Amino acid sequence: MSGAPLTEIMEKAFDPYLRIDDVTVDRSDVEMLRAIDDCGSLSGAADALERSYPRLQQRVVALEESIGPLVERTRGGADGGGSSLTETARELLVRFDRLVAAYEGVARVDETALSGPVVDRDGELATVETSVGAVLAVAPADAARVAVTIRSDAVSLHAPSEVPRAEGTSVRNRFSGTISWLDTGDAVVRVGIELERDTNGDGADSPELVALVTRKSVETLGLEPGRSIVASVKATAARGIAQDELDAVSTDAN
Amino acid sequence: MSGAPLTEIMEKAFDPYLRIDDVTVDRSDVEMLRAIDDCGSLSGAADALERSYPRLQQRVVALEESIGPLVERTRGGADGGGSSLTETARELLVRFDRLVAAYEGVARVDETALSGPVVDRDGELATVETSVGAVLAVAPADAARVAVTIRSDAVSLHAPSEVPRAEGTSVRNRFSGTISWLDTGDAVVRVGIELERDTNGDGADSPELVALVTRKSVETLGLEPGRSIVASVKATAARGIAQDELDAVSTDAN
DNA sequence: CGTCGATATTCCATATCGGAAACAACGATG
DNA sequence: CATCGTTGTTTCCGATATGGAATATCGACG
Repeated sequence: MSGAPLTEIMEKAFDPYLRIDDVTVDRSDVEMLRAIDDCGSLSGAADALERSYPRLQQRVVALEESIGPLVERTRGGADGGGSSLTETARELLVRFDRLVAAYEGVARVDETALSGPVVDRDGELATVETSVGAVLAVAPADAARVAVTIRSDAVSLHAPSEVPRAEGTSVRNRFSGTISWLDTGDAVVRVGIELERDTNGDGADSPELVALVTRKSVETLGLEPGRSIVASVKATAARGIAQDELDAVSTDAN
Repeated sequence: MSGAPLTEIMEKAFDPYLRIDDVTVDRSDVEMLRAIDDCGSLSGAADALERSYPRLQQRVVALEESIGPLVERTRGGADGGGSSLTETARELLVRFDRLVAAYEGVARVDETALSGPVVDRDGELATVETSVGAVLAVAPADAARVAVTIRSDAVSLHAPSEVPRAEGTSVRNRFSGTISWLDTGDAVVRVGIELERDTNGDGADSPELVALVTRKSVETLGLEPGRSIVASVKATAARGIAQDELDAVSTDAN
């Protein structure tokens, strides 16, 4: 089953927005404020964005009703006037950028999924028995079986001889494996790691983990296919989702 | 100037969706498929969601045109027929859940922002001079000055005596500091860390870093206010956003 | 005091969304 | 074998939101 290559054609995306007292500030609002800042006027912004002036102006008013002054408007003068952003508007832009940057990271990064039953639980922290051993992850309280998602930028690699002692770090998950492939970018390298299977747990998952590391790390650690490596993941960066009846899905590259 | 308590009333949010060959599968689509699964029929789902049948059915058709068969339909019979989800639809639901879980993680986690000029660059990897020393982060290529955001779930803590050698791990950023506060949840603990200031860099930032760790780690490492600690962050988990002219914003709890 | 460029406002065309109603399919039932 | 009940399918119409053309208003500058 699942003969359709859904993974291939599917594209993760998102619409971030900030909700402030009734209004939602989304991408187009931010784009609009930026254009106003650049052009120095509402009408100029409308031209630049090829939007109608009335709508744009109304949108500014609507935003200001909930948020407060965003655009300082001036009328008259040799140049007819103009507008500039208030400090509040600038802060809004910064906030939005940070939000996007954070989400963007999620969308651009590979994820590995390991699934299995919850064998122990302490509040929102669950111990999950997977094909590669026990994994500690944040998971919803009502899940008996979860799929644990691990972002590749949360995976750290260590030389087998240099693995920090468990007592000395806050990193709770540790996996031994062998590097199976490298995908080298300009400064960042994706590393495919074939994990050692554990005796317990289901065998359903492809035991592959993807790590995102710097090229510098690749050189320092001497990473290359066939090499043994230890991967570690913070429990708080491993997120489980309830999966009581749905079947497992394995590694997902995007 | 910036007198408005924007942070207080602002709420991060997002609309995740999957783009598949022209159509976008969003929350309501997923909700619809779930309802069809639960009710065993399109009409039942329409009732349950209090949506009109025609729209719901048309939406199913529209999705299927781009994605492929999602709903197996049967007409006639004692019970008049019914519908069930295909394997493709089930996979879609799992995919969406994972996407939401990943984004959800971003929204729920604290972020620390450190800003400063880019002093070195290798592709998308930049070295940023901050008030607490040089930070290696992923940053847009055209930024001369960036704000680096660090998610609290990407921060690992180590006892000062157990810090792994730089040659042995892929973790490139390291900060020494003192624990200033602990916020203990049921299983997860937020740790506030006052970082040691560096001689270089701007002094604009509040040099505080927030880490999210398990309670177990708190016990094992003996974390408590006043204690010296070493925090480490993978370069690939530190994301910079361009900030050439906008002013810095410091720590942001949500 | 007229001018000019920008801000505010009014009003209308259009696309989109949502729902009511009629229609078709199909197996069980008598 | 006609009837019935439930569900899937289609058609059509009204409400709502969206976008834009035209117009009125403002105010420092020369």
